[in-house]
Amino acid sequence: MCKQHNKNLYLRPMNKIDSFVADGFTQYLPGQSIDCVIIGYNEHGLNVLTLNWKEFDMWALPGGFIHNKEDMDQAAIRILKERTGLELAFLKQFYTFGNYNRRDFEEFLKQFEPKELKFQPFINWMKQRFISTGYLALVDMKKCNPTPDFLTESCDWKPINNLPKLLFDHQHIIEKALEQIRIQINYLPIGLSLLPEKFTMKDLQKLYESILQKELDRGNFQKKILKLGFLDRLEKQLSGRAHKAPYLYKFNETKYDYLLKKGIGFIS
Amino acid sequence: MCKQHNKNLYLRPMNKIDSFVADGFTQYLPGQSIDCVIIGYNEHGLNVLTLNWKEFDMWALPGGFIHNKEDMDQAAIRILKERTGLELAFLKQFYTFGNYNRRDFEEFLKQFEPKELKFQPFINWMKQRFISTGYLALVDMKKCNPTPDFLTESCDWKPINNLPKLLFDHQHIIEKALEQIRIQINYLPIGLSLLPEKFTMKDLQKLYESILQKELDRGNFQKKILKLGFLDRLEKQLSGRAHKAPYLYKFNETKYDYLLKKGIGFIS
DNA sequence: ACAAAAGTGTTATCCTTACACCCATGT
DNA sequence: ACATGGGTGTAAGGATAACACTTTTGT
Repeated sequence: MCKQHNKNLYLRPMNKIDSFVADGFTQYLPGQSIDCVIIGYNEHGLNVLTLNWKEFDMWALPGGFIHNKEDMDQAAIRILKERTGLELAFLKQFYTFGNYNRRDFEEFLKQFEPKELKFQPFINWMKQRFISTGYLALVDMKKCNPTPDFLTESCDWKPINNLPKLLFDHQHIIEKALEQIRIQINYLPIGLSLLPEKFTMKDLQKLYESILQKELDRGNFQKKILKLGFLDRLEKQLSGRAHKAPYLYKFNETKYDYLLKKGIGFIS
Repeated sequence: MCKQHNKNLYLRPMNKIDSFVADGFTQYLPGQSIDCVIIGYNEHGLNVLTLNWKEFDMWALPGGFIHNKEDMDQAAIRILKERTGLELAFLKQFYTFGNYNRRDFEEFLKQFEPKELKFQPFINWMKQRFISTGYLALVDMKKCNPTPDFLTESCDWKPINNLPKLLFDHQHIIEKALEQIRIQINYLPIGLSLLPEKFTMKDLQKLYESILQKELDRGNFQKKILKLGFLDRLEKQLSGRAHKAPYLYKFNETKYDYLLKKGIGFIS
């Protein structure tokens, strides 16, 4: 899952950082950043994609800046692509974080110093005030190819219930994103992006339970979901397990897209 | 309702524009703006507060910029205060507009030119790319004191179903705001901010009908709302009309605030 | 045969909807 | 008295929640 790159910032080929320091940030809108809460789901629950700045012993959300002539949504799509390889996913802006003190630089700089002079322009860029727009992405972990950016050395999934200490206000950003999911799950058929193409009703139920953080009744869940009609029932799974084989389902994209637009009201 | 100010930008006392041009915009974050969709409700339905740049024959949403050391939310509160006099209201960020081409400057500049040289720095400030965060405010029109800013000459309520042509993407911003209200009304007890302290059940029903753009059943609405329990019934109104006097109600702030946080699920 | 988990059914309760009915009031 | 609109009631239908029953399958 995790790609280990060069172990130390100062031993690492510096061309990318150098070029960012030299002129990269003249290509970006100043003071405006994007943070992506990329959420994946596996048998242990929900996970968030995080980046590790090992030099500073810090984990951070994947983020980036907006090119001068780039739509903000486009920038988010680009960042998602760069970190995961995915071009298609549920991706949605959810909140913009604009508090003056949202980035606590004391701790950050403590770990950065003493450093080479050449980093000064980069530090200055980083030290400016940023207003950051949060994007929520729901992805299929199995289709992801987590890739660190030029500042970080690893890119890893972290279980949402056991997150490491995060940079700045990133913990808060994740909480706000989860809040959004829990609201949206009540009127949008979230799920297609987080599950593989074929899945069982139990898979979907576990996903909903992960999101809502509570247990749901098996029989009632099945009836409720099927009545909404955005699932197509497929052949039975050859389960090879000591019980009745469950049906497989897939999303009926026509109906699913329709409900994505129209919204639904369900799941108490 | 409308305050007529000086009729022409060029005859108007220039000190405020001059000082903005001179150094005002060094106090603000570049490229970041706020647009407020301020919504009021009266017997004719929902209204939006708009500003008129008469020189350009354009209407615009109240907006502004963010001071260098000011929280974004604080800036929105300040703008709301400046345009309406209100300090307390339902005020909530709802979306950030970041498309590269969201502001069509051709039309804007066409109307601005030919102009005096002194405006050039201001035009340059305005011509930069802005990413704008939209805030939704729900207010009691009767408590508002609409006041134009230093660039505009009047500040007026416009009925939401009959808006004039608006600047840039402001029409789109309003539509997005309305979409938000219609979603939020399903899980938040919206209403306190839009109505006077005391009101009848019919007033509240008409408000919901304005927002949802459909008629609701009188009896069922009453039962549903009362069961939620955020209203206190007061004495009967001396109606002086040819029918039974209706009760007056007011919001029970304790219960209302609780439901604002917790959310509700209702109104189909 | 049995355990385990899937699929489906049953029931009591609650909520929603669409009305109907009665009440208070000014003309 | 009657038209108007307020307050409340009712009955049918639908949704929900809790749980039970049956089916399939590997051990």
